[in-house]
Amino acid sequence: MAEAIKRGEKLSVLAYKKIEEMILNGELKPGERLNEHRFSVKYGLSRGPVREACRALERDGLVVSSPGRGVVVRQVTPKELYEIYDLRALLTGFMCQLAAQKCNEGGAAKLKKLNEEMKSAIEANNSEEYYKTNLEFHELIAKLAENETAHKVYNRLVKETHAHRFAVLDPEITIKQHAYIIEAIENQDADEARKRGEEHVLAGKERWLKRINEDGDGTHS
Amino acid sequence: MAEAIKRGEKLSVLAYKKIEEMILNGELKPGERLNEHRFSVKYGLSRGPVREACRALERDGLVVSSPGRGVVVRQVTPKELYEIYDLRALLTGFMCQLAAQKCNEGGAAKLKKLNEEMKSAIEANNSEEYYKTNLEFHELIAKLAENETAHKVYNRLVKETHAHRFAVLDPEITIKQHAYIIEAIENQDADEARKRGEEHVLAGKERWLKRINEDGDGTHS
DNA sequence: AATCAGTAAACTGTCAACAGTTTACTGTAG
DNA sequence: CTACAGTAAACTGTTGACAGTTTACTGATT
Repeated sequence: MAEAIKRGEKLSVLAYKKIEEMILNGELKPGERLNEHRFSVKYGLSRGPVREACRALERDGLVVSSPGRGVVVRQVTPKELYEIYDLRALLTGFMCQLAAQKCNEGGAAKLKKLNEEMKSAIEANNSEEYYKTNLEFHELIAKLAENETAHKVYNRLVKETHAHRFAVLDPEITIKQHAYIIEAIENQDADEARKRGEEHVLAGKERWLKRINEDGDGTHS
Repeated sequence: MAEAIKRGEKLSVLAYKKIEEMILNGELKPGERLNEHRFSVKYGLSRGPVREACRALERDGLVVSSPGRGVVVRQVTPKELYEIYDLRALLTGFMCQLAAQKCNEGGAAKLKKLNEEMKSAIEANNSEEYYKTNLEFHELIAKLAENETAHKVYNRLVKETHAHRFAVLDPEITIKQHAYIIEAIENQDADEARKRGEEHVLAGKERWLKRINEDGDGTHS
């Protein structure tokens, strides 16, 4: 019994979304092959739109393909992760700078609220909520920055690595660093906001580096 | 008589390259529609691979599509150009910083050589050569930076805007700014290299802003 | 002259079929 | 036991056909 994809949008778009979802929720693991024939049978559509979706996924860095061998969920190497961390730091800093230049009291208040929610989530041992609210925090900064291109580039980098569980959480440090960032934004100190935004992500990178030096491994399930 | 695409690589990849080339060399203009039926007849392949190529081009930001209406070469708005300028400045600065941290005397010498060649090209009134060597200069910085992810993101941004002739050339300033950048890289002064790299691109942005304020137009043929 | 309705052609999105390639398995030889 | 060759099934890349949508054109009405 095929799980028919609900029609309405172009099938190639729906296929993209479904495959993306499968990658982001771990159903498809890095290194794992996507069988377009089986996917099309399972979801009740022809292979054409599946192939189109795969081309898009490939350009977005979520999968890798070789002629004759279909597509495989992309495995991001430690070197790539290292590079992506630096770029995320750069972009986060940039967006914090812009947010400091552009945002009003309402924006800073919302950031504070999210950071408080993260604190509450940790105190309640709810790491799912903590993680989700952390994403919202960074999403809000990107919104306040009002540079849609930067936002897109940033999101793409985040998505490229999402299938890999490489983040080393340290809520205490994170919440504190968020508060420093908020302070700089509130004070409309763009240079300081940029610096603190970069440092925040680079701190995460250092934690990761420390962990791989202990584990000899770039990922964590 | 179809201009058959030479086979060997996947047809979808060849179609991507052909369409990309047509966009970058101005044969396909921003706002212009790509007719997949006509393209397939002209180049002697079926529509399937053309469609796959279009999905890839779309994800790369070179074209835009709407259901039922095929793909149109993307028109980049002045706001987008503004944003992209800022991101290019950010990435250029970052790569200059890395280059200053990583490169040896050979690298700086090559940059000097390219800057001299640009100077010669201008003196000989050869703007084609000047433009080409300028691209090589920036390409070399990206290479010396050794962050492939940054390089890719940068190239993508450059390509997204390439169909638009928005750059306002000022060779005298450019060559001087390149020399400042080279100096900082040679001195392995990463912070200064980053600052000078950013300023160099932001100077180009200012020239463009000045021009659109005079023309009320974001592009230039 | 401008607008609307109808019609046909062209185009786009999808499907199923075909041919070549890759994978998986089995049997044989060293 | 390992390596190689052969075979068949499954899969990938491409093609052409079909159906629905969009575009372009014509004629009628205001």
